[in-house]
Amino acid sequence: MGWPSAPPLSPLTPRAEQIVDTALHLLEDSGPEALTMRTLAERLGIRAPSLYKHLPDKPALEAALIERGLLAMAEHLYAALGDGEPPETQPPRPLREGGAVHRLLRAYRAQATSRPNLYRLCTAGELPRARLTPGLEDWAGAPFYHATGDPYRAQALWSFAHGMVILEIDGRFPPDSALDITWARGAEVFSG
Amino acid sequence: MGWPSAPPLSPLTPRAEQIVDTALHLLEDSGPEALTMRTLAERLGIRAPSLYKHLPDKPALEAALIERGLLAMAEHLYAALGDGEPPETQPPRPLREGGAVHRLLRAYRAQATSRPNLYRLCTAGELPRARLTPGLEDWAGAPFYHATGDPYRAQALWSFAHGMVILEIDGRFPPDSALDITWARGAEVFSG
DNA sequence: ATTATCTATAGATCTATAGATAATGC
DNA sequence: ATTATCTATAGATCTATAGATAATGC
Repeated sequence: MGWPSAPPLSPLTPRAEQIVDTALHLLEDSGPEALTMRTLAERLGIRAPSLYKHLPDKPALEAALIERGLLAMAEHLYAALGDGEPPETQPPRPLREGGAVHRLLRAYRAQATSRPNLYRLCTAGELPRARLTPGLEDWAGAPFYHATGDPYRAQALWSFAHGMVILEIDGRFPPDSALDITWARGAEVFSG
Repeated sequence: MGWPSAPPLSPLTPRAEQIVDTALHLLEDSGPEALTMRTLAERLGIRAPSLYKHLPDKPALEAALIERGLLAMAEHLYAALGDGEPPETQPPRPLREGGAVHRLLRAYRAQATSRPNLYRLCTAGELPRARLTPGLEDWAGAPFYHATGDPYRAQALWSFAHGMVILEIDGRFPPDSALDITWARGAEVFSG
C-alpha cells in the first residue's frame, strides 16, 4: 500500500523521446527563448524540418516537456511525504520540523529550483490541458492534499509554495533575503 | 501622519503619457501578444515608426507600464491598510476578519484581478530594475511589512498572495474551486 | 525652426509544408 | 518499401532606423 502511481504518459517513439530529452536540456541550459525548433534540431545534429516527422508541432513538444516536469515534481513530492506511508498511517505532526508540510515544501523548493526553466514552463500561463495525459494534473497536485488533509489548506499551501518558488526563481526578492527563514515561517504557519 | 508616498515617476511628455495610456488599455483588452509597436500605433491612428520619436524603444514602454502597475497596486494596498493609520496607532487585530492581513489580501486580489494582464506584466519574469524609478519597488512592497510587522512573514504573505493571484489568473485551480474560502484560510493562517 | 508624422526598408527570427534524396530492413 | 533526413521556401511577424514631408509656432 502506497501512494497512487502516475497515469501512464502516452508513449512516444524512441526518437521522439530523444528529441524531448534534448529539448529538456536545451530549455534548462539556455532558457525558454532558446527553445526553437531550429536550435533544437541543431543540438540534435539535424535540420529543423526533420523534427516534424517525429512530433506534430511545437505545442506537442511543449506539452511533452510539461508532462515530464509535472511527473518529476510529483514523484519527488510523494517521495518526500514518505514512501508507502499513506496519510492514515502517519501520526499527525503539526508544528514539527519533520512534519509533512515541512517535508513537502522542502521537496517542492528543491525540485523547482533544480530545474527553474522547466518549472516556469510547467506553471507559467495557461496549461495546455487538452494535450496532457488525463489525470496527470490531479495526481500531481494531490500531495498537497495529503499533507494538509483539507482542500482549502491544500490550495493555500500550494499557492504559498508556488509564489515562493517563482519569486525566488525570477529574482524578485531582495538579494539579501534569508529565504530559508521565510520558507520555515510559511511551513510553521501552515502546520498550525 | 500617514503612509509614505510613492517616489515620483520620471515625467514623460504628454504625448508619451498618452501612448503609455493607450498601451495599458491595449494590453488589458487584448493580452500581451497584442502589445506590439505596430498594433499600438494602429490604436493611436499613427504608424509604428512614429512611436520612436516619443519613446526610445519597447522595453522603455514596458517599464512605464510596469511602473504604473506597481504604483496602482501599492496605492490600493496602502488605502486598504487604512489611510493615515500607520502601524503604531493600529491595535493588533490578529485572527479577526477585519485585520490588516485580511484587508491587505482582499485589496491585493481585487487590484490584481481587475487588470490581470497588467498584473502578469508586472510580476512575470525578471523585473527591469535598471529602468524603474529607484525606490518604487521597495515602496510598493512595504504594505506587506506593515501588515505583518516582520520581514519573513511579510515575504511569506506576499508569496501566498502572489501565488493565489497568478494561479487564479492563469486558470490553474480546478474550475469548481471555492477560492474565497482558500483566500480566507490563508488570511487566517497568516493572522495567527 | 521645430515637431509630428509618413514611406520605405533593413534585418532578425519563427513555424511549418512540399517534395527530393539517401539509407535501412525485408 | 519504409524511414530519416535534406533543401528550398512560403508566410508571418517584430523592432527599429533613415530620410522625406507636412503642419505648427515664432
